[in-house]
Amino acid sequence: MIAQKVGITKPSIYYHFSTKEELISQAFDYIFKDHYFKSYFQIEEVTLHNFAQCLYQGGLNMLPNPDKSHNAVLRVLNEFATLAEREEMYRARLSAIQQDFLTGFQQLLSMGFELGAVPSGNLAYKAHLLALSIDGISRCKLMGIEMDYEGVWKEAINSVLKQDFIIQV
Amino acid sequence: MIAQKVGITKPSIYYHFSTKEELISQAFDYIFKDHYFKSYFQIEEVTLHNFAQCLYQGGLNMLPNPDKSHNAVLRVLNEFATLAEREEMYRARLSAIQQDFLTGFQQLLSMGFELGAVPSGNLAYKAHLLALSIDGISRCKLMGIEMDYEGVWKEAINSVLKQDFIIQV
Amino acid sequence: MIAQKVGITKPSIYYHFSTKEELISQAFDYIFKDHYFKSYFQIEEVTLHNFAQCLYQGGLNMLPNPDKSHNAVLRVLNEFATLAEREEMYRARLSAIQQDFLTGFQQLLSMGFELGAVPSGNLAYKAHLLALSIDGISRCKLMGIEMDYEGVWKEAINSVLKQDFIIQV
Amino acid sequence: MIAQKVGITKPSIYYHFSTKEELISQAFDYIFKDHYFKSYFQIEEVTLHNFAQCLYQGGLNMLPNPDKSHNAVLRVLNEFATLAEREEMYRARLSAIQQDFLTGFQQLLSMGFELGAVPSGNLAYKAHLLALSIDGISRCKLMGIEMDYEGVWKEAINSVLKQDFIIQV
DNA sequence: CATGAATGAGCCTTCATTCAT
DNA sequence: AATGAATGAAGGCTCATTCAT
Repeated sequence: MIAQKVGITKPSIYYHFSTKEELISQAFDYIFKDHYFKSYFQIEEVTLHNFAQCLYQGGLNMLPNPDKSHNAVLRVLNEFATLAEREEMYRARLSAIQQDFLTGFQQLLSMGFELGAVPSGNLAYKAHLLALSIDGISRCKLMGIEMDYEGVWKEAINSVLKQDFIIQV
Repeated sequence: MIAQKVGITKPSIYYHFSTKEELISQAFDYIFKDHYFKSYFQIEEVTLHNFAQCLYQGGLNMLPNPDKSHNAVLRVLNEFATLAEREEMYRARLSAIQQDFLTGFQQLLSMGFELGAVPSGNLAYKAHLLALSIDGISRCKLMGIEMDYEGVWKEAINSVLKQDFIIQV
Repeated sequence: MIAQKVGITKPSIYYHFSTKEELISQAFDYIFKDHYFKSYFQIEEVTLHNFAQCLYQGGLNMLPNPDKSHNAVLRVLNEFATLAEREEMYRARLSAIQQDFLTGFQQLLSMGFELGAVPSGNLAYKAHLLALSIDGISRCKLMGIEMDYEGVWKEAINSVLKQDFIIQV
Repeated sequence: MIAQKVGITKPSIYYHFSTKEELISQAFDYIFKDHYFKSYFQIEEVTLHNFAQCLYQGGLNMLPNPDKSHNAVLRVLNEFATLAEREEMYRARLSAIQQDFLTGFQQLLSMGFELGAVPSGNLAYKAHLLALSIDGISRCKLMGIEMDYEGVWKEAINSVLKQDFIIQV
């Protein structure tokens, strides 16, 4: 399939990649090079005023969207998640990605706490919750499971905000 | 692989299943026959007093656990999730399962609201949040991603409870 | 296929026939038991007056015909003809059948000669010609090749008759 | 079988032909590319004088002959005839071949009529008769059925000629 | 007389890879 | 940098047959 899309013959691929695994591995890197927390969440521009909005918008950026090539990223991510169960190599890489988002959310929540938008306590757990939520929502949207994606994401965000800052669903 | 595990020859399998797809399909049914909301959550025995605990325990029941055959269920679930993206047939079935859990959480939260443990409003979103959370946690545990699974689940539960009923993490 | 049609299981067939070949062989005998010259040509009732008609009608009897089970015979004959090339056993049997028709035609032509409907000479060749003709016509009709089957058969018959007895096409 | 004869492995065949059917189809074309009326019958060189001889020789050319590779053509033709009953695709192709011979004989007989070697009337039927005859003779020779092939063919030819031109058997 | 369960052999096909050019 | 030709291994499946019951 790849050879055909690229317009060369199968053996030619072996000139560029020693192995199928090698190709997949490099594809992995290429595909996920822009898939990290800070490319979705504008963390530097966050203020008390726009904190909730920043969280919300970042999540939306992560969701699959009919007209974005970014979708491929998510679909591939999904495939790798299954591969990962069987092969250590991908497990480690996916863990790293997951970890980046976890750390990102934690950092963002810390800022929220310092700004006064997030109540104290359990920041780590809250970060996990947000990470799991947006991941699950994205997965659902990708699979075409009907649901009010934005609404659920707002609910997730509200669950980590102080009462005064919650977004209206 | 299956023939080998079972200790028969490949053609023998065709005596019992007309097709590879047929086998998978029947395996699907068999494996998931006990994977539904009410087999994890003791919804009939819920009271104001044990509401949070009931939610918590139900979630724990769903998590993978080194010495339970139930693990296979989750691993297979994961495999099917990837298959599902490509084949309509599995997408529909997985959706049905997902829907069952969603409905279950919603029902349970309704009861919680009537009992006075859950604040009014957005019950549907809260149900989604819980469903996504436990799914994500389970997935992480299965993949061996390190995290305080129980703690995150408690946090998820607390996010839908009234202040007076939150569980101490 | 056979087991299913008959409404028993495959192994049951092995109670009645030791081998697939054995079954085919017996089927061969059964199917062709009424496929011999004299069951198509009313040779005993031939006269100078009806000689041509007798030949003509006999040929028609041999042709496939939408509403006769006799068609199966011809279709099977065709299949065996291919088998015959590979297996001596069927070659011999088909030869026997062919020989019967050849002898039959020869006998009939002899009678025609004695009655005065057929010119002298080359009776053996003429018999071959008729046998080949009706066989070919039948084969064509079976395969659905469009042609005026009756007309061609009349022409074949006329080619062996004295001028005065030819049938009008 | 083919892979073995050719001395390569089965998968190698798939490099050259995408499918078994594709291979058969191309083999069909290759094998029958020289199997048409005018490659056996020298129709351009026909005269009143050599008309009967031309017909005779053409038929002989079509007959199987121990030391000609042309035999394979006839054997394959036979196989396809059986296949043809089951698969439309081959039925159409064989029909085309058959039609070519029919048309060929008809054309040749027309010339014979104009030259004065063939009596008027029923040329189409006569063409059919010749086509069926040579086909049947060839089939018999292939199957090893004993008979004076040349003699029968002469008889067939004589049946379409004017009295003055018949060949001595 | 029949069946459920199984099997060795083989067929059509795909896949990852190699190698000489 | 690329290709034509090939290959071992395997996958999904059918077929003729066996055997214990």
